[in-house]
Amino acid sequence: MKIFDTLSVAEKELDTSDRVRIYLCGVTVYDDSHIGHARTIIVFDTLRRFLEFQGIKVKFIQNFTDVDDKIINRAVLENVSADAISSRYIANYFVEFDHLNVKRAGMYPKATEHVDDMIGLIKTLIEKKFAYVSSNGVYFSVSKFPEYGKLSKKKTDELVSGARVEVDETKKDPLDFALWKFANEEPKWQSPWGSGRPGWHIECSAMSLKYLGADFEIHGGGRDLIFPHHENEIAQSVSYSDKNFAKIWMHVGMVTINGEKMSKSLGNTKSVDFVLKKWGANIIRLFCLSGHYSKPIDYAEDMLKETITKWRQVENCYYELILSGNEQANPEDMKEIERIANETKKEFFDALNSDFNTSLATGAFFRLVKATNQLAASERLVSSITGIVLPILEQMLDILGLKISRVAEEEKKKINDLIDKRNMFRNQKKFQDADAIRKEISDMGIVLIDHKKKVLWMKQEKIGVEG
RNA sequence: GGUGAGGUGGCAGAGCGGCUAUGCGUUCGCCUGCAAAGCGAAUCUAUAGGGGUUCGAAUCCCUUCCUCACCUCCA
Repeated sequence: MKIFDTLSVAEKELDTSDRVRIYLCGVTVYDDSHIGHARTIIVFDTLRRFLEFQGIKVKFIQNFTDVDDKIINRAVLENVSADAISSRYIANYFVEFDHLNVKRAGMYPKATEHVDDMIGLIKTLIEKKFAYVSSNGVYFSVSKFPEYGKLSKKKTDELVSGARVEVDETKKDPLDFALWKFANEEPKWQSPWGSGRPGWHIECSAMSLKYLGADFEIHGGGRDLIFPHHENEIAQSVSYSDKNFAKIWMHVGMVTINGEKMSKSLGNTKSVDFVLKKWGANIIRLFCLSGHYSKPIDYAEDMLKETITKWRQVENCYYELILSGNEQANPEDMKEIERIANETKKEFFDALNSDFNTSLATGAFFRLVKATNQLAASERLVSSITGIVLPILEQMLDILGLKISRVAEEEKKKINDLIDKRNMFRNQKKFQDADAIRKEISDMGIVLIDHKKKVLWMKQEKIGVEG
């Protein structure tokens, strides 16, 4: 498959011959995760599912940044330890992202548990004269790394004149960034240069090199991490190992809110907890995959509502399939649906193989749904057609990480009994009684589908915004 | 100011030299005891403006205008 690489500004073939090693920059655990985090993580989760579906081995690592000034500030504010803050938000993370149906990464390394690795890295960087000790900490000397700026396409002289760089007289060059910051308050660690805390960028270098080695396949994150985070990671890692760091840099576009950047200061962030309660996992996932991953996506209520409509069609399709009868299929229908199923499946995979175009892929998915619903609408959906469509539909659902609401066996029995009862009333033209039963069924989250010859039902996911 | 990505029908969103996806929306139908869900038909022939290149451009080149992001922490 091809993936657009930010560094070479071109699509590159992903090497899947052995295994695919992916390092995704995770969250800093100082506050609730929001829809922006969710998008990036859902994109990578879906990528991982897609690769694994094809039998490709994926080693997927996603870190937690659990040492950071923002965590410490929050801890001070709440008068608890930094560890209490990070533990809380890590716990929340797993609850929320499990709900989003995000598969657990192979590993979630924490910065605090890899300080020794970082110190080792810094040591080598000092030995190789890429880093130096100042009175405030250890700094990476950007001028020693001529390729600095190659990822973010920035020129070092322009960066200096930009004058937005950190002011610190103890640095040799304003562009130099901290590998280690001296500190006397907790949390702090001992180092050969004095007690303190690691810089942000060094943690990802240390953990990715430790678990994935140099020259791994994909390094990912949000677009906003390109500079300075990923630029600095490259500088450190390449200087340290003399090897290429990552083969492909894959960056996910930002989520905006009604066209505006989402930010704490604007007060327009949407937490994962909030959007889960409002829309549910399926809608959020479909929304996050609705456009190309590299482009920005706008969180607008109308768009999300549209997604509900589409999801209802998928639910309908699924239940029509599994509840289809054993009548004889029309051979022409069989031929036609087989054609469409194979065609949409091919489109689905081709789209994902082409720079992970989920927009096109979901389009193919919905076309298969539509074709199935067409057959169902004209009473021509029978079990032999299910045999063709359902396996493909389930593959797509699985790759997209979507989950149809199911019902327990005893509930099915109850539903069927109620349907029989309603049919009896309907035959007797006791429509009020029939409608009362329909209401009872609907209260169970079940919607009846009245076909000419039979009555089917579907379980509808309860979506918060619909009350 | 620098860098990058873009500007496509009412909206979302593909296509990236010829065959003008797809979805949502809207309207009217079908189905139904009535609904719901679903389906059908109609609607919409779009490619920021101006120049080029070409037999032919949304797609390539130049130019103008506009939008967004990053350039400080950020997924």
